[in-house]
Amino acid sequence: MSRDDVFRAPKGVHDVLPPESGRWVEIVACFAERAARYGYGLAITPMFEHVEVFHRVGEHTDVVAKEMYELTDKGGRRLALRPEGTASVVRAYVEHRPTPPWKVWYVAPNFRYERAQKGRYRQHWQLGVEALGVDDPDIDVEVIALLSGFYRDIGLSDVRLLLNSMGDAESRAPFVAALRDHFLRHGDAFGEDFVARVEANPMRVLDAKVEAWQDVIGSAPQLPEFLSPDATAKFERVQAGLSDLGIDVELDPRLVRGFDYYTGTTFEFQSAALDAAQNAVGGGGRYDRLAEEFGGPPTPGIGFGSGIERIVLALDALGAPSAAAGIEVFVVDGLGPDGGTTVGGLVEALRADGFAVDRAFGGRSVKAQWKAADRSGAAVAVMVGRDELDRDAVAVKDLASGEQEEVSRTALVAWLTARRERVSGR
RNA sequence: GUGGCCGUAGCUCAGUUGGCUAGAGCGCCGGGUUGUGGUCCCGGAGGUCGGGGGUUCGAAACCCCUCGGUCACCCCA
Repeated sequence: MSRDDVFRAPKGVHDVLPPESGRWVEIVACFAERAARYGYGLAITPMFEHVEVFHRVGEHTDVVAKEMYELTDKGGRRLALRPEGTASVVRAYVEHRPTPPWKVWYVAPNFRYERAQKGRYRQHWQLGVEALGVDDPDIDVEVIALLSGFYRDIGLSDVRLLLNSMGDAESRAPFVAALRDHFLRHGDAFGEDFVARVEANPMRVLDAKVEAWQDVIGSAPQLPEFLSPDATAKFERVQAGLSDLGIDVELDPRLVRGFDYYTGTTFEFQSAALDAAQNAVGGGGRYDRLAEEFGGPPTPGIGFGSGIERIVLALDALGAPSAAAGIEVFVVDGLGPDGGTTVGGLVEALRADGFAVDRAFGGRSVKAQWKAADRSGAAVAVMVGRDELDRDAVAVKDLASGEQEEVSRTALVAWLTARRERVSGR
């Protein structure tokens, strides 16, 4: 199997191939359709940017500080593979200055150099949206509703939504100060790792899993107590909007998420079908200062990213059926080498008429072709044989029931169409 | 980056305290059916036992290194 002289994918990355990729097609198509219905256009941004773009997203986050794939190109430019989706989109916004509101969606790979395990890879794909230029809680609700409905549509039934507000700049500064003070006062026995995290960003400690820290974390100041009247009002408006839409929410004052740029609303969807260590299937929040930090005009923004690999894992764990698009018709060549292009012509004609059609290649025996027809998953086999050809007809066989009949060549499309409608009508 | 577990045909695995040409099921290919699959029968292909080094008369098995997977931590989708 894995011999040394065979090329293999690098550590931590993987191929997505049929039939599994059928689920990916379904997921992306569902998301694209939904995003369009909400008025979001597709944004395709480069897979790499100047490293500074990502550094601005958060010097102190692990994703940027130690997990980035950095490279220098032949022109001496310092570049980095995109570790997350928002930075590139915001960079595109400040570069092109579209008229706000600017609502875009994307499907794109992210790259992070980290130890791989199930549900966590060095390249992973995210679906996401970003909405820039709107400072209105109603768009927070819209963005969350878009994602929530997407999970519902693709059958991810067991997700729960965690919601928090990181507050605006005015309310965040005193909170961070109070938090740092609290942790340094009560956690001095926890060692340098603890202290380093507190000093880099005390909020990073809030969602830590270290058992010994939990008491001190539990008694820490809570962000909602520090929210300004304006931030509180917006947060309440978001909750009311979600409630009106029937979207259940769990408030989680410790939800801080991985990036430093968040302000105001933050949220995360977790799936009970996934192991606790990687149970987040999607998350995001508001980032009202980011465009400005990128050199653009002050522009509020909100968005989310959702990991396709984790969506797939969760759907698999739930046993959700995958609607992998298969073949409808398999054409068996009963003419052999004397048949010329007859069979190829029929296959192309059926495809032109909108049927999903496959055939065997390489002059295989008729028996082998029937076997291939069976394995293809096609509902119907069409055989082009010498006897039928003399009558300008073909043999059609229902592969499930085994019933076979002869149909004239001119009536074949009508026969297949009628059968398809009969089946889908049930 | 730290630690635990794992690595035998395409897949799932067996291989008794180190000892014959390394096996099974499924899958694949061919035949039984000079033009009919899914059942059945017969046959075949496919493995330097992840790779390298060491111990030994002898290693799939024991030791070291390495690559990969997996799980936990860190962190995150």
